[in-house]
Amino acid sequence: MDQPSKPIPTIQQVARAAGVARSTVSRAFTRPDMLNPATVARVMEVAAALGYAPNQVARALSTGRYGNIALIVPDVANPFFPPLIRAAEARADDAGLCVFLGDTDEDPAREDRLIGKLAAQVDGFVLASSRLAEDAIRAHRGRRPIVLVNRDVEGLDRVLIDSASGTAAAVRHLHDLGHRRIAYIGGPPSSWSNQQRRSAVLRAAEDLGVTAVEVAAQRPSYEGGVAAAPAVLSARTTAAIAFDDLVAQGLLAGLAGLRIEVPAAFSVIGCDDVLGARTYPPLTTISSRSNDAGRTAIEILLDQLSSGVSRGAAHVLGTELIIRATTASPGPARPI
Amino acid sequence: MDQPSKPIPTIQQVARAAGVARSTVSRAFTRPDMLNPATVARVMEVAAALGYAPNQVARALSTGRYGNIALIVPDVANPFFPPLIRAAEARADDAGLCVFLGDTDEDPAREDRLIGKLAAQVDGFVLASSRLAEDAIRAHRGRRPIVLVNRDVEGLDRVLIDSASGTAAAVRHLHDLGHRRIAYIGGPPSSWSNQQRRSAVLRAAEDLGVTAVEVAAQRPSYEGGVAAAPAVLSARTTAAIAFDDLVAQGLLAGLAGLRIEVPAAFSVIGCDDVLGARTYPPLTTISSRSNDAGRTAIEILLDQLSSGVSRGAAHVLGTELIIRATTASPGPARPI
DNA sequence: TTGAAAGCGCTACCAT
DNA sequence: ATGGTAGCGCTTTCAA
Repeated sequence: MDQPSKPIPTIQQVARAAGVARSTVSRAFTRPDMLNPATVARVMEVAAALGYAPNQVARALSTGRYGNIALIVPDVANPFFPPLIRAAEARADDAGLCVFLGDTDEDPAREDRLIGKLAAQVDGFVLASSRLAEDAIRAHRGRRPIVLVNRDVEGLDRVLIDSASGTAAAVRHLHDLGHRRIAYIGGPPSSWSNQQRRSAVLRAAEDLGVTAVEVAAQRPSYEGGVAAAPAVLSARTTAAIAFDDLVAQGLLAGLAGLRIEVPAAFSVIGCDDVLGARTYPPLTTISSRSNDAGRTAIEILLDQLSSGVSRGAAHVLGTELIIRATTASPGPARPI
Repeated sequence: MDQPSKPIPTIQQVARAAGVARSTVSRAFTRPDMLNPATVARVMEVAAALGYAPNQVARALSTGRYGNIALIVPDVANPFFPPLIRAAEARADDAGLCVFLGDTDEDPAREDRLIGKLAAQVDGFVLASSRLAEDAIRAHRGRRPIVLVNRDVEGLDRVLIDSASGTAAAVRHLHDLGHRRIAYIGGPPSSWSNQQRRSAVLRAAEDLGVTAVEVAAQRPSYEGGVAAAPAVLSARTTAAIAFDDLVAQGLLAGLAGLRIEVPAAFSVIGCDDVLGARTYPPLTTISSRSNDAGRTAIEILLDQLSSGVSRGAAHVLGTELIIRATTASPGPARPI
């Protein structure tokens, strides 16, 4: 089985065969309105006969417009990103753009290298949850249009998921159910999202007169959630809001392992809605619609690309509480 | 906020800054062995300082090689794919290649269009679980090297995940635990994977003298799994092997809803290992290491690219049983 | 070991 | 309305 190998015709051959200049062939493809219709027709005919199609690479080199964009994420396998990637890809595709995907493996150096490598063949970047230092981001911004997702850098275009609104609703939901002592299981202290969620829980709790205690998950992972179960219980809380769905899922498992029934004996709320209704019981969670974030980021980038101007604005997306089956009124007090 | 203006450094600037010719810079990146090590070092240093990376587009125009490949999947959000994508991306990146990602949304027409659009700027394709008709695949194969994943087209390079081995091990595991009547919860009848798994279960069961009954999941999804729970019980089986982890997870939930304890009263085995240990109880499953498939596909493509020849061979990847906590000896018989 | 220069295929500016 | 031509950034002979 050998490799494919039919020779590809160039603009030159079409020009020769049609008896015109290369520039005329070029125009027939890019600005037909500038040409005599008869000429266009003849050129196109010859081109078709020869099986000619403009070489995108040569065109890109000449125009500096690539028809490509790059989407960079820290970890494709983190369930937060696939919906975002999918939506971004779909939107970009609609606009006729091809998308490069970069996985930085959570490593800033790798992210930096990736961006540098891609910079010469894309019209712009979407950086999701970038781990880069702010000045590194700004430096790249000096070369190519960039839209950030979940990263708040002043003066850059960015789409931010405002978990505060959904989080407040979650606390209210718990309060309405009768909970008066709840836990927040935190994520990475340096994470923008975590800071947001944490302070939103604290504030809402205070407003409603419920006590909020903070429990740190060793790591923002399933395992971290499992490990948080005893702490949450010994803090005598009756409900917990977790940094994200993975932590919540772990907490569910940890609780089950301790023979605590959810939601009868304890209520759990996740964040991000990446699990759908696939936990048991189906997880009540704060949806952050990462797909919307992906689509929106592309739209902002498209706008930036066509207008040639960056608004440098924060585009914030609301969140909402999705009530499923891990929340209920607190059961009778139980011994520690 | 205006558009970026700082230019991307070219080979020329690096040459000037390093006090050498452009060709020397070029060689420092492509054939460092041809140069004085000291020169290479200096050039690389300057390049790094300037943030220079070779322009793939210009390089492509000159060499005819793009330094890009495309990875096409039916649905980024299907948990089977992210690990595959991640591994493929990592391997390609190691080889210095950039990767385009295409999501076909399970639509053959879209897949076809995507491939056509990308063909002009990639050296080759990896098509994962392609939904294209065989002749469409062959047609594209005529233009660009292609490696298939989970699609068995004679004469093309392909990596196939052989679930048969792991499935047989699963049946044996169940048999050893004392199960004598098990269920297979099927997936899409037209799916190559499902056919494989189904027949493997049936064959292994027959060999071991266990009765296997087939239960169709309405859909190969979490919901399908939930819905299969009553059927599995009324068939008086004591264990089930599900088409994939999602179905298994659904079954777990369905069983829990019916107050059947897993694994005490019923054993469940999934397939693909996309959930890790994140179910409760942690799911025993047949690992299909989709990440290996992704990495392997890239390696085959790289080989094809460098040798200029396609072996047209099937590369089959074994699977193995990962025993976690959803399997145990059957409990006492229970009334329906 | 390094430099100079000719393209790769196309676009866009300047002429005509 | 059309032709001529100078690059776009890089690789790759050919010389030195």
